[in-house]
Amino acid sequence: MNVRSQIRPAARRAARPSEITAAAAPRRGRGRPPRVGGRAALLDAALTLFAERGYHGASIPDIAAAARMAPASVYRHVASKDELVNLVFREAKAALGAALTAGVPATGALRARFDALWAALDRFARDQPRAFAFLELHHHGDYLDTASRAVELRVLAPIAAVVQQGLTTRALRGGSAPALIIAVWGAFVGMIRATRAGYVAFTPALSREVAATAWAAIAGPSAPRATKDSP
Amino acid sequence: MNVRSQIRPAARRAARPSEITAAAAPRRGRGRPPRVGGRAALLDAALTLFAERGYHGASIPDIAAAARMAPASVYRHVASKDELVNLVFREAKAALGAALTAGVPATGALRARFDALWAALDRFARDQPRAFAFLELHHHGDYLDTASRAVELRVLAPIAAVVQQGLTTRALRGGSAPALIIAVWGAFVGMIRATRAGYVAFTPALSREVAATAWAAIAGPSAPRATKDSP
Amino acid sequence: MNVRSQIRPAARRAARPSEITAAAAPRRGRGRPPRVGGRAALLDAALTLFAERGYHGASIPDIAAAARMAPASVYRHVASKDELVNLVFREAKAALGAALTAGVPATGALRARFDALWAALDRFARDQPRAFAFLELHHHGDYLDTASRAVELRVLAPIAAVVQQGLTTRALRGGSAPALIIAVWGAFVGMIRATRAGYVAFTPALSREVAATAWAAIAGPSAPRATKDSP
Amino acid sequence: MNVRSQIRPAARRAARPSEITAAAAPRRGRGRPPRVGGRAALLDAALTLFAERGYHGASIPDIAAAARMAPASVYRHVASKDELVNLVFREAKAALGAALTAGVPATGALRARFDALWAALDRFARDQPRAFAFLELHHHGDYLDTASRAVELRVLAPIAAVVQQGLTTRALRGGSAPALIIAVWGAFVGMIRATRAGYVAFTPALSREVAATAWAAIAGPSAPRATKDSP
DNA sequence: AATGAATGAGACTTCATTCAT
DNA sequence: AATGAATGAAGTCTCATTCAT
Repeated sequence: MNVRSQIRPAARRAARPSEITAAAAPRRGRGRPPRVGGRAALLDAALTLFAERGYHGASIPDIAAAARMAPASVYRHVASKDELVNLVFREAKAALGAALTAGVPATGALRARFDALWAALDRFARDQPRAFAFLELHHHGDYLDTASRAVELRVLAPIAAVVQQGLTTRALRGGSAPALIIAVWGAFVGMIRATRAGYVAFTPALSREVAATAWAAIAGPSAPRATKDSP
Repeated sequence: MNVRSQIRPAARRAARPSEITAAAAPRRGRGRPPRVGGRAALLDAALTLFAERGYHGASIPDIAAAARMAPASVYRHVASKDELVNLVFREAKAALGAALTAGVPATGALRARFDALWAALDRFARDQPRAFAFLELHHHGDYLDTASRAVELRVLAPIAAVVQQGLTTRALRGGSAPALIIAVWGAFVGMIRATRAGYVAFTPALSREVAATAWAAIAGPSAPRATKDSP
Repeated sequence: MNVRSQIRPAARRAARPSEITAAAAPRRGRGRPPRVGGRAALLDAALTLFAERGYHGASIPDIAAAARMAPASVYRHVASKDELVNLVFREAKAALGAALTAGVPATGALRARFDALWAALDRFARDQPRAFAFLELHHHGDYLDTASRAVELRVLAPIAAVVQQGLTTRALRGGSAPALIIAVWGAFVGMIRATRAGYVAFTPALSREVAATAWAAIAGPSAPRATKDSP
Repeated sequence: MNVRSQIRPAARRAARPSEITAAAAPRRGRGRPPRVGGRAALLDAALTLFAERGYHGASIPDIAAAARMAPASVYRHVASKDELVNLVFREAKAALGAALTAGVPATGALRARFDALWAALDRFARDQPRAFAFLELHHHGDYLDTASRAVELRVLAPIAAVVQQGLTTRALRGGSAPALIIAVWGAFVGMIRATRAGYVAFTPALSREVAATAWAAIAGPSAPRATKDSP
């Protein structure tokens, strides 16, 4: 049985408005943004389907249908399917990067910066779940061009910065920076995947608890155990 | 999955263990397993290509070529591409499950069990990187049938058991079990992904360091900071 | 038939009458209908090949070639090969039904109606030999869907009506209606098959003679033996 | 959806013993003949499936399964699928020919010979319905070789002989022999097809009635209306 | 700007057939 | 005599893409 075709009817359902571009606009709770057409709809549909089924699993006809346009019209906006993924990839990466940059102060107390970092990640994963899922699923792939791959490392930069501060000020446990970064990023991604798989609900409480473990993972022995409910 | 496959001769054939499970017994470095023919070669090739390119990205002709057989010959071993992924999936899951079960003592000191757990994971990721990558990439997917999905949770069971012991004996920090499990599993997966992406080398040293962060993530304030080189 | 085809754009297209039905209006000898493109050409080619080789014997590439289009283009007009046969089947049935309905008066003298019926059949078999052959070859078949099968009986209706009139007015020999219908329809089909097999030529004279036997088969003893050339 | 594959499971059911060859043996009511293997089973299975689905619709694997042998084993008995149909065709034709020859006296009263002819046909259609259906469906076809086609006309010979006698003795109505043959053969085939389609039940009563129409179709005006119940 | 029509390439799958056992 | 294994050819169907409108 063809997996793709079986789920196609659902894919033909109404096009959801662009999550990525929508996020850039002023927040409106989290309701459906106003109907967008053309390019924005295309990118949004592509984001959704690529995130759900992967590059090879999402066909241009599917994406076009989700974007409420004819397959041929896709090529008014992009030159090829490859270009489309790369476009979506870069938009998603940029959105994540922006969210982190905007949400995390460049200076300040270590713990405060860590908390801000986690909050920014949390907010992004909540507001743009498809973008997050997409990035996670497509972090490699032959179809990603050089330009796209270049953006890759920039996401971890804010985390790396915080970790670096901690290591420099000896506020964190020893060990190499990569190990610490891995622990934080891994915990976050693990949480999102677990919620997406349905093992746990993505509640603020869960996020707070996982944040605590992540902090514990990197904080030094002497680091004050500052939690939200401790004075 | 195809209904027809239930009654097809090929589909009926008992599941002989492929090189995935076989690999657990007589260690042979880490190179490509010895050239095997027929079904084993097919499952091995499928494992490789599915892990590298995903379900939709790996075509039957590709897989057949990798298994050194004609595309039509694939259907002497499996009834459909769907059945093939599910077969590979189940074998990989079983191999991981076996590795964890065999490597982690059911009782004993908490820290010892944690270390054994990490070591088992580490060994599996080293010995069967393709199986690990495959499982990580295919943990969802419409093509996975009910039987395959059922195995899903059993992998986290050993981790959950260790965490549970720690919570019961109050040797771990408070918080819900899911958060702790996420921290450990997330750190491990994050490490593998980082190494696969080429950000860091998958050295024993790195693994030891990440293990330390993972332990720190879940260990309680009172938990003795027992490292391998501390008495 | 494929479930999906119900929602496919191609499947939705209204059934435009192909050259089968069109042929009934402006007679053009009996040669191949004028070269038409697109859907009409497809249905026509399908009619020809299905009639000649049967459903399984006529491949989509064959049909596409006969319709002067690429195999892939077939699927712009129909959702599947199944849908194609059913379309052709329904068109052919409709054409035959129309020919009979149009050619046979609903009332009037029994013999006149019988003659009109035979003439209508004769004309149809001459003008649309492929449609007749197709219907005869495909009167059963798993690929025919419910809608197609429903039309089945309507073809015999005009014959049944004439027979019924004769039985009611006691103008025909006794016996059950089915037996009489079988005799008439069987004689006609037998004639067409014999001519198609090359045993005899399909001349007007033959048709007249077979019509006479058919009439004799059902006419009562008292029925005036009215032939065309008897006063 | 593949038509063939959908009905395949049924085809794999137990092989029914050869109808054709069985008929040659002494009648045993009409129960299942003793289990036959090898070549007989093959020919019988082929007869069944070819009759049900046509040449292109019946695959060698299907036929082999119905004959309870491996597909490769088919080639122990026949050189190719083509040879298989031709073999089955010739057997069926021979069986029909034998039934007619044996059942119809070479001389005697016209009406008696006609009745015997009809009775022989009736018996054959009842005892070997698959053979009859096969012959009817495969009277043409590229796969039939010259030898097979040659047998074709011999079936109509007995009918032709009876008709000829009638024409010579002026016991039948005028008209060309072909027209009369067509009327008789057409009525019989029409009856069988109608019963196979489920429009009427193939009862002895129906057969008697259709025989009466067939006789009426060819009998001359002066021909005594000799029915079974008339003195 | 948008799209209906068209299609070469290629996907999954089955088939008829061969061959070594 | 029988068959498991293997496969080139072919079949149905989808896709990414072009082009005229």
